[in-house]
Amino acid sequence: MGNHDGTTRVGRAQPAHQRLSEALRARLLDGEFAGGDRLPTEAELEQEYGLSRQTVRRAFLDLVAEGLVRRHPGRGTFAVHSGAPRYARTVASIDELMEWGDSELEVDEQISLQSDPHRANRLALDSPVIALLRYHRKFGGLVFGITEVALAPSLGEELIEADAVGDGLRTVIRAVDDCLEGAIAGVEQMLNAVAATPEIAAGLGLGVGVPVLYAERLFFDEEERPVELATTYYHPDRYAYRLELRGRVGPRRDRR
Amino acid sequence: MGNHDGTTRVGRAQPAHQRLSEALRARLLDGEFAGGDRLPTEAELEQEYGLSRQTVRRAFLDLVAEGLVRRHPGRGTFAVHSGAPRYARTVASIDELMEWGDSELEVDEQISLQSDPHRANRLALDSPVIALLRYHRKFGGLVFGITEVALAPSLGEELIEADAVGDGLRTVIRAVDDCLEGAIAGVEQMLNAVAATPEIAAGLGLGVGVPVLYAERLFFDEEERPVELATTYYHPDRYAYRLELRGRVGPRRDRR
DNA sequence: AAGTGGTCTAGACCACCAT
DNA sequence: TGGTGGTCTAGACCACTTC
Repeated sequence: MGNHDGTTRVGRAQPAHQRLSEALRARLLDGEFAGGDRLPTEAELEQEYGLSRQTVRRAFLDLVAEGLVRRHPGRGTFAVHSGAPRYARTVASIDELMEWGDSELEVDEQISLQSDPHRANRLALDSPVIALLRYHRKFGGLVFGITEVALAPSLGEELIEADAVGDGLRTVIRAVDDCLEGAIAGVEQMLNAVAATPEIAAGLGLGVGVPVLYAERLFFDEEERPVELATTYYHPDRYAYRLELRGRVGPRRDRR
Repeated sequence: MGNHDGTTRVGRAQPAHQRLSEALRARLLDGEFAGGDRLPTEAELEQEYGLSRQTVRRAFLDLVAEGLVRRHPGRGTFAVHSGAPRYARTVASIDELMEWGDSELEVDEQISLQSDPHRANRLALDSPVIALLRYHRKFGGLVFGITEVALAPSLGEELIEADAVGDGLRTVIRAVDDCLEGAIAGVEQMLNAVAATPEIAAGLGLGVGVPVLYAERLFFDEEERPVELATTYYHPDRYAYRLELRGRVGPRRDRR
């Protein structure tokens, strides 16, 4: 008989399973179930939130995928006690990539149009012109990364008009995501070690030729079109790329 | 009335939704739906596989999470045309980390017990003794990475007894996973750039002091206990760490 | 209007675990 | 034995896209 809440809800903001998983996520992050405690059972949540069992289960699916809880048949659902006092930087999802909590961003060179055939090609543009932005990122007053962001010229102009790019910004991709209304659907990242060029060395306060962590990120929209290309050089003593993977996402291989 | 297939199935190998998602995954990787083609609809798959709609949807959930397909209300389900001819190395899941397709592993130093307080501490061991293994990895005859793996001594002995560690091995963590019966449930990875020590330089065929990509991986079991600590140095010209993220796993941030 | 995926409910059977 | 999560079905309503 479908939706049981009676009302036809003009603008149902979110699905119920999503509201529930967010509610539980909030309770988890508040520490209500720290230390690996047991969460309410499905039956209890059905009662508490007035939902069907499948909807409750759907909410748990998300939390399991995020690695926030673990479920054991016959025993219950348990909070994953987040190993350390929550790692300095964990980049396990696109949303986290877009946040970059407590660092400061300072623009070195505002968006301008440049001819850059290589980057234009990476962005699948017809012309060799791209919009380029340069900035560095500080933590505790020390520069730990310098970044160049390449965008399609049209998108660059939109960002300028929206006055979206300034020192208050957290991440460019976040501004792009807002501008495109949440269209960012994927990233390809590449990390490697390179020797600091004189320019990079100066920017990071390092010696020329010193090892530097290099990251290249290509963001895609929902239609698999490249949207933004960001290249960053990180100070190896002030930053390390961290990634946490939980659960087995992917082809569940055969157990022999 | 529950399972509709009549038979009580002594050892149901896998859930139906999992069998279906694997079948579809196989068809996708075979290229049956290359180029962003449309996949069969839910109704068609219900017919074809004799399943209920929810079960078909459950199978699609996994494929969406893996980024293999994308679904559009009112339009259908479409294969994600994997950007390039499938990247050399994409490490987006624990299972992929355990595979490491087409490279050769050659053991430099078989498992032996060592006193190493620091690594023992990382593995949450009581004594400072660990089991240590060293190997390098080749691709096309060229060494691109050298690795040290630290394990609890008991686990190291199990691996030796099982004769699991040899040049035919693909990954150590895979052997450990088999040994523990699929208990590996998480990884924390850290990547950085370091200068090659004489030892590393010799192993990789590089000059001393040259930038090298360094990766540290700590694997956890289902109870959040550290199981294996692997440290690898990669030849920067022969390997780059690649990571592909699809979809938005994680707290769906508020749209303003 | 017909078809698509998105959501939700109600009810069932099962394997597992604690008691 | 009763409770837990895991699986599956049947049927419903909805918003969206395409024709």
